[in-house]
Amino acid sequence: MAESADKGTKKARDRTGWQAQKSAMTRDTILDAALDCFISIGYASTTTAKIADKAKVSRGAMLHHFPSKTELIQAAVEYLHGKLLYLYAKCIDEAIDDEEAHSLPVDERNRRGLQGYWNYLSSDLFTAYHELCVAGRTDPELQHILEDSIARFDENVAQSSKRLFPEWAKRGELYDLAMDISQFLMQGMAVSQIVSQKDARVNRMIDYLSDRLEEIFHAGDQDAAIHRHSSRK
Amino acid sequence: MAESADKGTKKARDRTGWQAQKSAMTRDTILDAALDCFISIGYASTTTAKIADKAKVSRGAMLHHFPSKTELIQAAVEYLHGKLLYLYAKCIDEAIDDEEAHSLPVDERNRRGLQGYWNYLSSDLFTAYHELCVAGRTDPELQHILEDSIARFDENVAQSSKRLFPEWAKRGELYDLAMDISQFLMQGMAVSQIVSQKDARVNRMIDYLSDRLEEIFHAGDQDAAIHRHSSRK
DNA sequence: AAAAATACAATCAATCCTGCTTGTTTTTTT
DNA sequence: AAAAAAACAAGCAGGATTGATTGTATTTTT
Repeated sequence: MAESADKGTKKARDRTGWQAQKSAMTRDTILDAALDCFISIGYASTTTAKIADKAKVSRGAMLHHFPSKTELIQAAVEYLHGKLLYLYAKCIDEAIDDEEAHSLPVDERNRRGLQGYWNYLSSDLFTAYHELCVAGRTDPELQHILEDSIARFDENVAQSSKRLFPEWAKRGELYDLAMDISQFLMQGMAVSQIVSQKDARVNRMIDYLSDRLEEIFHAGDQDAAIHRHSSRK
Repeated sequence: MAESADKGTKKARDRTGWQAQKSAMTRDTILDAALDCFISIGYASTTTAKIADKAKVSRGAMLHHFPSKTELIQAAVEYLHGKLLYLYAKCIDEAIDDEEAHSLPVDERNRRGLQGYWNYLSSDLFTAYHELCVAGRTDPELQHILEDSIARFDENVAQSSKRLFPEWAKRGELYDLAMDISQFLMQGMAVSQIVSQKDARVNRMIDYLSDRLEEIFHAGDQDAAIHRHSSRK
């Protein structure tokens, strides 16, 4: 308490020198290689040696940056977390935030939002995420690492959804229902795609879901027919 | 062509003796242990040694029945295939095939069918199946083993659905749409459950989906408003 | 410029997994 | 009853993976 912030000369290194930058670079190279491995060979077959190979660094170098496999995985999860957040924002923005952003009818914006969400779910990064979730089911340590990341991601998605679709945010239960059906259905499709491709069905499904969301909110305008879904004994 | 069915004494063994029965018993014990391992520790961590341990047979005995790991996995997939078919039939039957089977209104039968399907998807056996599918994404050999089993299972499910819900079967495109939305949504929920439990949302979702299916087929009775989903540009 | 810290390289020991080989017991055939 | 075949047991070799150790070059501090 009297040493760390005292003078900053003896212990606190620069963190801006060449070495620090070089270090951060190889760090990211290694983490990118780790995600690559999750995608191309799966989490289970990903060994530290293969990551080092793909990153083209020596095992010694990697062990310097990440003293144990656990710490590497931990860092990779955090790294993936950041990339997923970025990709999600990018997919949604590209879908609904172009020149004609606010001039579009709300239903068309919803439909585009769904398409953007689908683009996100179809990405390699989401595949890597799913790979980690499945592995986490039977790996308590990985599960613990993921928990935090998942919670923060979900919260962030919920927030950004409310920001992008302000007209939904005020609907309380209706909003929750719409989010659940969208997420479950879309993720179900995404996982099915992982096993076997069926693009035609996917497009039809997005159309259908789009119409149902429209219906949910328009119906909510006048009556409460939907309420039996949220409070049916 | 002149030796196998010739006399049956020299080569063709009995296949009914004690040994054959005992052999089949330990075979099933081993396969059950394999499925147990997929569920409890995941496909990736399942080694032949662990299977032998769980089955309480020596590694030598196992190698006698299954000369290689590949052949064991192949047999386990086939074994799981049979168990899944049986469980699916059981879940659906228990849900809609009780005393009041045909006296129920069609919508209520649909709802019960969904609940039965959900029970099936929540089972350990389905978890094992999902585990295999995910592993198959990055394991060409496993993928090849699974392909056949998946195709046969899907076909069987489609057939039994048509048998149990004859009033759907005549709807062509509507039937496909209803099947797709049901499968995608329900499987999406099942996979989400694997990661984290959220039972409340699941029940609400089943209610909602049940109503949508009802709507799909009742709407299909009179007009063709639904057709834009199956042939929208 | 000397000292200390950092970045990186290479090798080694311990463990685990798979499949092969050799040996024993039990059942079936002749 | 003797021979053959099947069921089962146990140990071993080769390969892979992880983490530790030891050594080297470069950069930063004093």
